[in-house]
Amino acid sequence: MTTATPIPPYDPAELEPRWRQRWDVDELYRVDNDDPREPYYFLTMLPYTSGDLHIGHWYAISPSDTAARWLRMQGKNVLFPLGYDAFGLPAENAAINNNTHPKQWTYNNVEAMTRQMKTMGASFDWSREFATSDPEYYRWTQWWFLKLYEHGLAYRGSADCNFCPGCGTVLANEQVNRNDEGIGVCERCESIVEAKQMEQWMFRITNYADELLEFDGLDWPEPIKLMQRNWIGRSEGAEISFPLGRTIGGEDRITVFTTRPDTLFGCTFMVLAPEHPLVAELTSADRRVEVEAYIEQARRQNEIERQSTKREKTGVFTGAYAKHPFTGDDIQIWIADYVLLTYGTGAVMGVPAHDERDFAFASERGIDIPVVIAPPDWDGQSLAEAYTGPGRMVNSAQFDGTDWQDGKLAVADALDEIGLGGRTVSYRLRDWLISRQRYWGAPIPMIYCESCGTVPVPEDDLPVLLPDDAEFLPTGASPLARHEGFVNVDCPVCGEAGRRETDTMDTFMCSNWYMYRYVDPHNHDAPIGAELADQWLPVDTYTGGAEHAVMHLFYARFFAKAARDMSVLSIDEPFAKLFNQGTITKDGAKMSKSRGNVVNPDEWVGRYGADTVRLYLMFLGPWEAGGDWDDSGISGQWRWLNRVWNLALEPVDSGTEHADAIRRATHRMIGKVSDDIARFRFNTMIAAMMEFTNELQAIREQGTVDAAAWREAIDALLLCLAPSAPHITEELWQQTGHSGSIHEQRWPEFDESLARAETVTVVVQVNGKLRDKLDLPLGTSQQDAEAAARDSERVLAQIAGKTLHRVIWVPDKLLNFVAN
RNA sequence: GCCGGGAUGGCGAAAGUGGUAGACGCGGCGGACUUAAAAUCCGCUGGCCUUCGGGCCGCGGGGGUUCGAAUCCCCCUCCCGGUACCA
Repeated sequence: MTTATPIPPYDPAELEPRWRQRWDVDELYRVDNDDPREPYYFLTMLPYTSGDLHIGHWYAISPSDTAARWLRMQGKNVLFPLGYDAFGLPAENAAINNNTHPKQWTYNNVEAMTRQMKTMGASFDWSREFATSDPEYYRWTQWWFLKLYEHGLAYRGSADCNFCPGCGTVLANEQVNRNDEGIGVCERCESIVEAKQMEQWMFRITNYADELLEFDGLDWPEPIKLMQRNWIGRSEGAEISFPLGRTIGGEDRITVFTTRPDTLFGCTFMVLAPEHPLVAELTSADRRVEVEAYIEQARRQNEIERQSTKREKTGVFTGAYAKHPFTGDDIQIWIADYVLLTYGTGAVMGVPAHDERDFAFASERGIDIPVVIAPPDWDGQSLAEAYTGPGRMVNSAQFDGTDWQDGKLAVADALDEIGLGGRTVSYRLRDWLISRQRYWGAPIPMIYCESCGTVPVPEDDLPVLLPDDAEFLPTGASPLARHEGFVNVDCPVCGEAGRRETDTMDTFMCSNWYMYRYVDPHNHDAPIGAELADQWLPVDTYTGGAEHAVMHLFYARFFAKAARDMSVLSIDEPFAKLFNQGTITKDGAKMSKSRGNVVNPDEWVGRYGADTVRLYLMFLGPWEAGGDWDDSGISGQWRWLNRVWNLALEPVDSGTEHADAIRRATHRMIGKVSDDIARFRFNTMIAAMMEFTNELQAIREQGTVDAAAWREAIDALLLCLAPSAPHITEELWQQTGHSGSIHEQRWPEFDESLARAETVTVVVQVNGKLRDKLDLPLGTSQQDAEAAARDSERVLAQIAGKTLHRVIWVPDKLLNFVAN
């Protein structure tokens, strides 16, 4: 070793803040819209202002920043912004617990998080930062609401809502999870959700159900696409009407939805949801007591036991009958709580032979179970269980012999002809309920007037400001409703006294459009200017957790399409490429304050510096897999950065040796790192650079090295490492005699011809088992390789006494003797 | 139940198209430096057996295809995520 003069130690505590300040002063990451380079929009999901920045934020952001920096070195004009999702319940809950105002709590957190976030050295353009609770921002959230209202995409309607008693507000369907017993619980506080009929604001996301099923041209993970498709739950089938023979409640028929119209002739009963509007009038006098008791019991256990799929199929007969649309046979009308009012038509036809639930229901009640789709080798006997597979129609009059698939269409079309049904499509997706009976959100900009009805707040009056002095403790009613100063307002149309809408919007409305605002964050005339929108949108790459598959990511897609149809944007989709990173855990469990297993990044940054922490998070494993934070591993990255430091700064014995070996290692490293970073394989990218430093160190041990090749090697290493470890590489770039920021340099060019080795290791197998390895010149012929292999004692010993049947030859790789 | 994803050393993990399993790192062991420790550097590190040449076994389990399987096919177990009477 030739450390004649000692080099200064690697001191991240000194160098990291110094460089961050310098970049700040130089506005290194300020994005210029007029930059002629190709624009690239790289976005990571905006964090919620929870206050405590934990290592999970770093896990999400470090690789994103690395990719964004790499794209810049590729010559792109990269927009990489950050802001805060700031409205929402935790702010209120924390405020209640700490006796501070949600606004104060939120903005304190914004400040603290920004301070912490900045220690990462991420290349965010902070001049575009905002919080969704900024009046200047939610003014436009309200503007979007007005647009949606104007275009008939926002409406107020009575709906069976999911009410969370814990949060004191209604929730969207997507915000209700199932617990282990299958009971609906609040996504946030896990309280059991109650059903409540309420007048609420909704968005017509169902208008876009079919378009949302399309993912053409999107580079999205398959599992997310699948989850969205399942959530939409499109199923093709038929509507079938069963005439009642009289008019009840204005209806002369009951309509069911089915995916199996081919089984219509096997229908022996029908079942309505207990809440079905016709039930009361249908019920015969002698059945009334029983039916009402059943409805009452179903309502009581609502949502709770009713969700369990395993329990017995209960139900009661209404005493009423409908007529089979083809045969005219009497069909008993039952009610049962396994039929849901919210899906299809709230009524189903009972075909016990070909539906498992109907079979269970019918066999317990002695209802006929006629077979109408013949199972394979069917002998005409009755069935022991429901048969739901393919087959030909039987006992189905003119349809006998028809294949079930053809039968589905044929029956639907025949019903269409007689006016009793036809083909139709049903969806599981419901409209998105956005009203929230909470304080800390964007007020819905509507006014109710005695004479004018529901009136939108005029655009010029936006924002409808959230009053600071509201009593925000949750009661189930909107806190704003008790604020007289807020509620009372003159009707903008007639000037008479009106009342404001007092619900606020679901915070997912705020995150529906934040990616557009970054593009034009200071626009006072519009949420986003058309020109800048065309320049930057859609987002090229979006990274974030998979937990928003059917919430944020789904809503945002709907919103983009709505914005397009309202002629505000001209994109079909908000995110061209989506990448889901995994979750970082501690001791195998999700980090949470209540578990007390939150890893604070500040502690580790203080100990090793930001670059080490960034590298360690990326080195843990594949980004999409997530990982467990283990304190002991981080020292590896620290040691390695110290080795890089020394390698770059320690003088070498200059000469002319090993030039080829150094260049080969250099270009192999450049090739591997370039490849990995493009595929977001940050763990193997770092491993490749580590391998490279190991090689350089080994070469240096062997004596003098070619000065030019060595210099190229160190430059390449620093450039390749710059996106991942921005501080140390900037320092070393300067100390090794360069001028200008390393982060404004071009990514090193990979030269494949320099990376190629002149010899390769050829593996020699006998019957597929490794027996020897040969070092042979690249491009050695099979003949020469075989000759070399036959010189090997170990190979000969294995072939001895055997007959050679075949020789498998994979050039420059493998030679396999097949013998026995 | 259904739909996705996964299981590789003591640990985190590598292995684009079937072709040297365990790269890289942590931890461990041994050595150098030091009065000593830390730090750093060097060597070894999947298991079992070994006459020290090597041999056998090893990618959740069991079958199969193939000259050759972590990788392809079939069956099974377990773990994680989604969904759940959707007609």
